Amino acid sequence: MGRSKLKMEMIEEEKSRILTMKKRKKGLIKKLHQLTTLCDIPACMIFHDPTTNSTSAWPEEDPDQVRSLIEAYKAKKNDPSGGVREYLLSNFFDQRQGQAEEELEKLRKNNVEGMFPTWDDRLNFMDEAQLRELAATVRGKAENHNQQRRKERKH
Amino acid sequence: MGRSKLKMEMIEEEKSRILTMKKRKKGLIKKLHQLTTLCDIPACMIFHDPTTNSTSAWPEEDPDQVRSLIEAYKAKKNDPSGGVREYLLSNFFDQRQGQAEEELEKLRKNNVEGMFPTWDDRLNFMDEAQLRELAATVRGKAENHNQQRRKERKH
DNA sequence: AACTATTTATAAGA
DNA sequence: TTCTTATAAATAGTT
Repeated sequence: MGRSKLKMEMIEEEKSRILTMKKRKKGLIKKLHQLTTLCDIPACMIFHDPTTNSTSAWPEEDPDQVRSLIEAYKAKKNDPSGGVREYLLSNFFDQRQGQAEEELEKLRKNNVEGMFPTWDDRLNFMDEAQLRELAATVRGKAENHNQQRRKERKH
Repeated sequence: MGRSKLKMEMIEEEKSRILTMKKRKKGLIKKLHQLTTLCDIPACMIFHDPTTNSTSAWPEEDPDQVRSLIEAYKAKKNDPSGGVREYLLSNFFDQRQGQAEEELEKLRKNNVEGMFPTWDDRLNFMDEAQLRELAATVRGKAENHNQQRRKERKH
């Protein structure tokens, strides 16, 4: 709609892409509110804004509703095909007897100022090039680790 | 919109309420898809349908994205953002290797409390097997990402 | 941040 | 229920 019809593909020009994002985000939130009001059903929406690197949910004024919808969705979901892969990331740090995960959880809670990002958020929203770079970095570290072990055994 | 204007309150007549729900639900999903496509941002929507007593999420064809958004949203609640975090988020993976190391070193030294984890710390705590698995996971995500882009271009 | 020409969504009717 | 259509609403490009 508007002065001309848009092709349904990513808007290349950054300025108009961000402007469109702001306009449509606003429209979507309005329509979500109308749906919940007119039809009396619980609904929420989550999205990640790359311009601010933040993930927010609607209705903002009712995070409890967001939480219960998330729980209802997770509870009912059973996805046997993708199950293992799906939980790989969230359980990754549990593999070390849960120590790292616990540590991280503790740090998150103690970190009142919230100065550091979380691991999951990074992995979830990096683009392909960034992911490949990270994978390479991690592989490099694995190799290093291995070499050091070999050296240690000689001593 | 439509033949007449509706009051913004619950539609009393059950038949039209449910009909309206179906129409608007469809419209909302379409608009959500447009937002994610046009603006290249991850977004999802969850809602509970009282007529079927079921809770569903969109995009239905990509439960992984729904999960990502849920986790990012939850992580954010535990970890409200501050200025330094924003800086790290936007710059961390863009740094060249040496620069990144320097940045981290600086941050470590400036971190008086010495209680904040860094990405490198996290990597250092893992053993080789874990590192390799992480690298594989990340590569998988990169491939997924790539495939999704290809699919999106077809629409 | 407003405007407005158009496109798009949809309420009621068939 | 599905299709149609008059009308309300959203919004793309512009100022």
